[in-house]
Amino acid sequence: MTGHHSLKKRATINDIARISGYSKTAVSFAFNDPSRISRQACDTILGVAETLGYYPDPLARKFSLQRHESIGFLLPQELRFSFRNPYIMQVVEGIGDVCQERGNTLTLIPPLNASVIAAVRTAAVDAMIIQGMSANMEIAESIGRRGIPFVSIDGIPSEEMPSVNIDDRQAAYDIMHTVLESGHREIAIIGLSDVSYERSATEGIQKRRMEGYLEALREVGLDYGSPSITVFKSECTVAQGRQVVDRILTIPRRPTCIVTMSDIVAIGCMLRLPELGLRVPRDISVVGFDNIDETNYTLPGLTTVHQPSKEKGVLAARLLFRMLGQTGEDRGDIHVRLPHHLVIRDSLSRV
Amino acid sequence: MTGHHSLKKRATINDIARISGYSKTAVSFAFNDPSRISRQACDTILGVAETLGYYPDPLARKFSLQRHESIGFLLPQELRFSFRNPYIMQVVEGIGDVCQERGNTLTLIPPLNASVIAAVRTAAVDAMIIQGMSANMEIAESIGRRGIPFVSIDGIPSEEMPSVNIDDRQAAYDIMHTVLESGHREIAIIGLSDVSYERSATEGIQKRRMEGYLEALREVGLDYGSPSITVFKSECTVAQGRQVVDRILTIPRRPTCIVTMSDIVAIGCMLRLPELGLRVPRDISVVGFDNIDETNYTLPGLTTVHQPSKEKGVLAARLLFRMLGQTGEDRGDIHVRLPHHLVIRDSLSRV
DNA sequence: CTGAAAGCGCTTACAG
DNA sequence: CTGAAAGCGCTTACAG
Repeated sequence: MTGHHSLKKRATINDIARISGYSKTAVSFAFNDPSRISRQACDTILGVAETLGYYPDPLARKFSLQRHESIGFLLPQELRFSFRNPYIMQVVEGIGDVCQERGNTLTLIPPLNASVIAAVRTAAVDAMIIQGMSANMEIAESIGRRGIPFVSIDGIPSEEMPSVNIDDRQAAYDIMHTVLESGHREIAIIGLSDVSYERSATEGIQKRRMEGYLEALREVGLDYGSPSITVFKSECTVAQGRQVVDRILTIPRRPTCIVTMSDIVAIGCMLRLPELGLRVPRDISVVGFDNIDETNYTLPGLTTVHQPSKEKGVLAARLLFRMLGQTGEDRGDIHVRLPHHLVIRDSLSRV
Repeated sequence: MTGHHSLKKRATINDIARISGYSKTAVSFAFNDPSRISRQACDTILGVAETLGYYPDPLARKFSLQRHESIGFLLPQELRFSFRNPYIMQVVEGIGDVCQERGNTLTLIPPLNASVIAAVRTAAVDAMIIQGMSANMEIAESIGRRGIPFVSIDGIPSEEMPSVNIDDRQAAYDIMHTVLESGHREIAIIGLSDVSYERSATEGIQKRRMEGYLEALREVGLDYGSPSITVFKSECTVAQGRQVVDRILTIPRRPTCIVTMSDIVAIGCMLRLPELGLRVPRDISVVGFDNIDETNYTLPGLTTVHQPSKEKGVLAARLLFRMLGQTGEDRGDIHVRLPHHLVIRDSLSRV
């Protein structure tokens, strides 16, 4: 037992075959499809393997199978941010569970220094799940060029791109409707900015949510042009959520409610506001999106939209494995839409 | 461009060789060691490769090299907890950076359903870094049996186990000394409990930190036997940090200071205390350990011990690559000790 | 039920 | 500088 190389070689399939007296074929079957050999052969082989501590070399197996037995998850943000976003982590957990039950591995692919394309081309995976903003055309194309299947979560559903989403437009409508119903008319909306990719601002969930907000706003005669409605952007981090508060407070008419597209950003706001002497919800209300666990830990609890994050991962992964198993064009339904609901806590007050 | 299989085959080294008119050997050299072929050969080959979109199949390459080009990081907690621990994530970031600069991949290995051993035996990695509690003998042995090198972070330095640590005993002494110097004599200490493995409680950083605390306590005539000193355990999660507060408040003598071994737990405490009507630091002080970014976001800021988390990852990875490059017994220094320092904010008050 | 043999796509001594 | 060839350890049609 030492941290350094011990140079004893591992046993190979040849060793097991020789010692057990059976062929390599039989040894392979013993591990992968025991029904194809006799009970006795299997027992003997597995016994020998056991004593020699043998198990098939995964690298050789993958090479032979021409399969990585791994699926990739293209993260929307750098690792350190993605890791700190519980919503994303829930999605990861869901994907991970399915991968594990399928004997696959989950490879996280961060958008490394602007060369997502390179990552996509070379990642050791058989298929990919793309999260959010990253689901743009350029990425989709380069995965397509590689010839592996993929599914998008929070992307732009389209003919060619299988997807898992909630009804973002409706969800945004629901929360904005509740905010307005509580009497708020001076509102700051904080959208998600995205440093990695470009088109996302005018497509995808951002756009759909903005539409949902607008629909609710119009019902009370407001609009993005109204002087009481201002729109900001923030990266999806607590730190940026804090900073955006400072920007919000520079505008002439102080909003009575901050509507965010992410709990993480909302939490940033709730941490910053009291430092500036504003109490939530007495002086200002805040609402979030996602319903991550942490929304229970804020004081007051955060009113938000619940979405089934882990479930999104699970369904995306299942969809992907279904595609991986398919031979040709018999694709089933390639779009999944999950339900959402509002979670009312105390960060939103009547006004 | 479609989410489904396109069945066009990738070009192989044979295609490039045939089309360029050079041998497979030459093609391989063009990618891996251009100095071994002529300028002209290299240009031609790379040109052909470019037009065919060829790059060496990583799976075949790894198989041929008998190397995964990946190093494993054995996490101390389940994925969802590890991901939410910024200290761990900093370590991951450090390891990741070094891996990337070495053209390697980082594989995170969670302690899946108690079968760490199985994970360790089969993980597709060339070497491993073990974090914290997981660095026990059983694990070390099974990695050793596999014959790959490893390094422990926050483990138990020993002859056989290369390690990266801070001086945990001294760090614990330092913070406890400061607490006592501020006049506190009624103290709750919260150690790290660990569901995954057994021996950790009496070994490793836990033990060393307890020793450091004790040394400081003794200087003012206190001891773990003293009625004013109580010791609790908490898993390293915000949720558990919150819960431990409730347990602390059941004891007859209410502590004036809570000394934790992790900022995450300290933050849990700071979130729970005001809910029970106790203000920090007026009614009760809290100190942490690690100095994660989030300690700046608590109100008041958290007094804690800074440790160079990312640096730990960087150095552990470098050490590992050095071992990987070594032939035999010429190991250099296999133990690294990094500096720590106190960070004084406002969560600790005079009493 | 069993086994000989081809094949997966690279790398790399070795000989020229 | 160049190339023919062995080898990495599996899987799996195929023939018996």
